[in-house]
Amino acid sequence: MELKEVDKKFFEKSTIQVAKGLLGKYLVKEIGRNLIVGRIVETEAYLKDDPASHSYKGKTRRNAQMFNIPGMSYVYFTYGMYHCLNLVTNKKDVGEAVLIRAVEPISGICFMKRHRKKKDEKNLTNGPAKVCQAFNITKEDNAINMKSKFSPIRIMKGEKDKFSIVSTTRIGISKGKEKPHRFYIKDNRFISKK
DNA sequence: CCGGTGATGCCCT
DNA sequence: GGGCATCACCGGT
Repeated sequence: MELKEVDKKFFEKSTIQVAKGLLGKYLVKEIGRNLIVGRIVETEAYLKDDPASHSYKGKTRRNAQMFNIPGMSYVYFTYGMYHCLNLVTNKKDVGEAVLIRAVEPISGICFMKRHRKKKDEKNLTNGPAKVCQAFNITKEDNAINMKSKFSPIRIMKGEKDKFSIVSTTRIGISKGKEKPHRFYIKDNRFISKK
């Protein structure tokens, strides 16, 4: 399959638009000569003035990247053992991002299995921390400009594919629960659990 | 299949 | 010291 760069302004739209736009795109990590690739099937939008967002109370050391330019990575550490990957959206200093919640394994599946310590393909990347384990994404990958051609992690597009998008409330949060800011590809088997 | 629960470390107040 | 944008495992059904 041929993968191409996404448009220059891809991340500079409203966060909801980007969250939907990321569905069907490809998360690519380059490790030496190998490409680890997953098709994005589930995302969540985190907006400013959203009590569920890390940026809600303003900039801190932890969330600083959320206020960086669109297309930056914001990787945070949580529950003492997991990482989650976000992509900064909208404009610099706004404080919005999209969480990558699930991807469909495409390539580098042995790598993913090794890093997840799991053999079951269905369970490899159907959750935000699972995606990071499978792709070996850690704090080291915080503050990476995904738009740079030299970035080891990038978002790319493939051939056109058609699918329906479902919007629901978000998962695993206590505040801001009512907002329908979770998006996924209908009927895809790699969606994270309800 | 389902729900409940413990793990585990760091940031922020 | 509280609270996590989670996950694996366990036991019941």
